[in-house]
Amino acid sequence: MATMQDVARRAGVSLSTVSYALSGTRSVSAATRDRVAAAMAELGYTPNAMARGLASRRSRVLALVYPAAERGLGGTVAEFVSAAADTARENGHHLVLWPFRTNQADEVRDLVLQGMADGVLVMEVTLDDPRVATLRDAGVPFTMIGRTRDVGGLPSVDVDFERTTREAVDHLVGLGHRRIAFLNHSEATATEGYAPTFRAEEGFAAAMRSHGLEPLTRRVDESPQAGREALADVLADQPGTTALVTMNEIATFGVLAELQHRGVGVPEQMSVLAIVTSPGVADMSNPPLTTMHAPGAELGRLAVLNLLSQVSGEGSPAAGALIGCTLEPGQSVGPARDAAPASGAAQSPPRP
Amino acid sequence: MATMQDVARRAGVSLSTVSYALSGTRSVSAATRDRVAAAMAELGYTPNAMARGLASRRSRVLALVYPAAERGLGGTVAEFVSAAADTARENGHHLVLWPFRTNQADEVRDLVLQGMADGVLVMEVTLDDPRVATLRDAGVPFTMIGRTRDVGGLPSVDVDFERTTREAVDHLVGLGHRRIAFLNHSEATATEGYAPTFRAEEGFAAAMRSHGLEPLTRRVDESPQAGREALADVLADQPGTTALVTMNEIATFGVLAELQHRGVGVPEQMSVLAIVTSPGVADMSNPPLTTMHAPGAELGRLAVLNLLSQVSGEGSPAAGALIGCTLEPGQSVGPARDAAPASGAAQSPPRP
DNA sequence: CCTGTTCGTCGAAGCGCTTCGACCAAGCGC
DNA sequence: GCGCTTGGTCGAAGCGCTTCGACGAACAGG
Repeated sequence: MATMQDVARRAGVSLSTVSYALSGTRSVSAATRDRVAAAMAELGYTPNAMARGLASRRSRVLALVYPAAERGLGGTVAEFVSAAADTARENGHHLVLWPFRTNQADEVRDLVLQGMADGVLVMEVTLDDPRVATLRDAGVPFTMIGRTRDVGGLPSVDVDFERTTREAVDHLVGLGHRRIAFLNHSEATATEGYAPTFRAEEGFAAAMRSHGLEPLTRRVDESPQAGREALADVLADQPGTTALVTMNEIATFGVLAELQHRGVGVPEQMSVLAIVTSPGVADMSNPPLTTMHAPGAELGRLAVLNLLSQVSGEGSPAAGALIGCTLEPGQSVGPARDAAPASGAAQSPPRP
Repeated sequence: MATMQDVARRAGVSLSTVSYALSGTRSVSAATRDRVAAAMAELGYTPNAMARGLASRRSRVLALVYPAAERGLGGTVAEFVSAAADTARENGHHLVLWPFRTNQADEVRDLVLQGMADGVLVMEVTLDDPRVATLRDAGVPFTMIGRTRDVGGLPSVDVDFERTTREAVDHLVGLGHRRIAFLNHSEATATEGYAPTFRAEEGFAAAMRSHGLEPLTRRVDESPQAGREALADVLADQPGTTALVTMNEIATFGVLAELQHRGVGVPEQMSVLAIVTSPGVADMSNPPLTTMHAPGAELGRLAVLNLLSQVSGEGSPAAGALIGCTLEPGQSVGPARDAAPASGAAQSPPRP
């Protein structure tokens, strides 16, 4: 393996000049730069990351801590990871995933203190995430994906659940729907303090009340079967329901199957709006779902930029960012079945 | 940040003694070892990974290359990752995920050459995977998860599709089924050279023929809707079908929904055996699926051990390992509906 | 023509660790 | 009591890079 010293000899310059030519830290004449580049190419030089890291005290690695073993890695996370990796690369860094469980915060901290990464992105943050305290106390640079109960100025990026649920409700109310049910994540996610479950539930309730409507929410297990049962349950409780907001992809499949089974037309008799969805979900059902797509890519980009600004020690940390979901029209949402047909089909305003 | 030199001073020994006490490379008296340990604790010493890596020319990092952006990270992969991470840790290494796309082989190679990892696990290997050639030519230690078309002695671990499909067919035939259809992964996976699609298809066909039966296979898109259509298609083609082998989890949900929709009892009138499944899938349907669970954890363990044996330069590389899936009884498989009830319900042999 | 800058380059001092050879004091057999 | 091994320790030489101070040359202004 060729070293920088070899390159220097071959190019007839000093070691440090090669270093400057490579990093651009100091100006180097064009002629010298070319000779160095040629020498590097001829020798097949590859810089040594460890040596660079040791000398500069920066690994140029950002770690994404993700409990892959506990949750899988769904489409939204994939988008996030992809965008984060690209953004890191554009800024001269590498994004790596550390598959640690939520209770392995100490190991994450130690790895950063050992210099294996310059900072971490913490995914799937729960309301009372123990990892956050550990990292904060150790002085490890980090950015949360999601938010603890009390964000307290800590750097974070997250889906704007309040806004997303409000827009979902507004959209449906705008189509004349009055009885709208929300099918949330499972009770189990709530038990473990999974924040989106709570934020979306509160957001939905607030949005409904702001229209003078009564929110109906069900927490549903992540399975098609549970979705079917949840639908049955909702219809038993509130037969007049004309629209569903769902934040549970797998259960949504079950809901659609059960609706079809019961001969309830979508969207003629029941609108289904899936929020915070992964890409590609819309087309996995018939009719294609109307969705509000989670901003995975944008969150990934922002999270990395936020972390980099901390790591480089420059600029303001930009404490927190909230991104809403974007509505993507499908064919599962339509006007309420009892909406006045005269007042314009798809855009009928809510009736007072 | 305390250095090893600080520890040495505090313990009243030399730098090298601290190093030996830490690594165990040379023997150190118990008394000295205790003093060193005490000094490290008092100073809150954390070794510097970069310095260690530079001096030893080993990063103690194993990279798992996974195209997270293209595929998600399902349950099987999660099991794999979890076991691989644990095995790596048990052997003094760290497992990290590199979210590179399949066409980024050069970057993977470069990172290893730069010393960011000692070796790589390549997941989702396709029949003609370009990454394999790149890594082989660069002399980078790697182990494939999956197999290229021609393994050629390269280190790999994989699901034994031939054995799994044979056992699946044997099991069903043993229950009296004669007309068995196989619902495979999608045509799209085949187009991109996804090896399991081919190996399972061939294995199923061979197993059927060995019983003198005609294989019926359908490639099905990964969606519930596609599953429903595939079932309809199979029943139209071969109305006497009494059992399905599926290797497509999402489609399987659709199949079950459609069976229920048509009033076809599972398993009374149709057995469904899902193979190469993720954990937890069985319980996501009603009745719980009978499955053959993919050996994710075992593959993860073996893959890491294989890679470590290459990296440490010791022991034989143990070229390849194939692991079958284990049958996990559920309630979706039963005797064929036209099997002679007299000859013993569940264990009736195939009729000639 | 002299001083003050700026540009490009160099040498050397680390970064924090591993590892090799050497050394010393015991402990051993004979 | 001799040389020999052995266990425990030390000093020093790197590992391959970044970065700082210094220095000569080219060039500007006065």
